[in-house]
Amino acid sequence: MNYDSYELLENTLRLGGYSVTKQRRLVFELLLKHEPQAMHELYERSIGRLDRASLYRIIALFERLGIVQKLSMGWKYKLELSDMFTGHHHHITCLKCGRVIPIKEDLSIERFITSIAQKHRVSAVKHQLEIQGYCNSCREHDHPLTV
Amino acid sequence: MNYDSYELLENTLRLGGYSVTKQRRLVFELLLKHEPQAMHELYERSIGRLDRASLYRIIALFERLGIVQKLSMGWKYKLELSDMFTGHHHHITCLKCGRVIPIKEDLSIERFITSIAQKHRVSAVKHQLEIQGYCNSCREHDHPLTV
DNA sequence: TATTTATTTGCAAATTTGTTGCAATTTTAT
DNA sequence: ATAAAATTGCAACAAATTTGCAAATAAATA
Repeated sequence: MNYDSYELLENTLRLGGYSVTKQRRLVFELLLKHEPQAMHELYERSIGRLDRASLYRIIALFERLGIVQKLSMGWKYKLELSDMFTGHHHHITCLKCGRVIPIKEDLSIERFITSIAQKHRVSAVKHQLEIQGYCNSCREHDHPLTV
Repeated sequence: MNYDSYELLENTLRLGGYSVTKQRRLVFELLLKHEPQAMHELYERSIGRLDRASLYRIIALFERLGIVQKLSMGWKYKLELSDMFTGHHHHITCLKCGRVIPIKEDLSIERFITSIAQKHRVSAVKHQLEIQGYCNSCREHDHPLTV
């Protein structure tokens, strides 16, 4: 489906000195298809084709190589392809249905990050803004918008 | 040490219909003393004075009552007293030493959140910005500032 | 392409993290 | 001080994550 992504995956693996295996391709495919998902979702989707231990090892490797990033959702986390594949973005999570809405408009955030990092004499490597609330359709049911 | 905080704790518990026990006071004290810490750190600090199951129950209660908030640090989480005690703030985490620096200057962030929420027709309940990088002293050693 | 070498996988067992039921203890209300 | 209600500790359980190692697969070489 997405030639460029697969090429990027394979090059990244090879450059790091790792092999391209069918299990690694599978995990990548699942991430490409379903975007932010929990470890157990990823595991369920791969059942029969991949062992749990290997899944954890592959995710750890992908993380080290910057192929995957862990997205904190409250105190749990989900996995998604890194900015390398998707472009940098932030997220809004619906507290009711769990839907994750990606947000791209981060111009002012970037400025904010830069100035904060400077002020605290920190070299910022990455940042992530997480907003939690109720999405349009969930709000209509139980949480009539009062603001 | 901090009379007001303890009073606030006790009132919050009582108002919710819960008792003030020495275990709950202990957990609160530890949170007051060491700020953002992982569950296992909290547990280790309380060993001999508190059972693991009770610790989890107390944290769950504190969370329900808004006394404590879970702070996602990458894909793990740490616990800290809620905004009710500390005021709303964000964090910078050092990728080397793990130090957590609280940041308070969130004027532009708040504006950003509001406009984003409006655009996506989401009612935002809470938000958290997490910056990861290298703090001043860690950077000086291994990561000379190039920017 | 066949073979050798190096890497990766699956499996089983271990560890770590979080949860639950219930009797004993502590707190609160009387 | 006592009774009633809430909370704790304990032990067992369940879920999430990690590890060692032999078997299988991918990469390198001939």
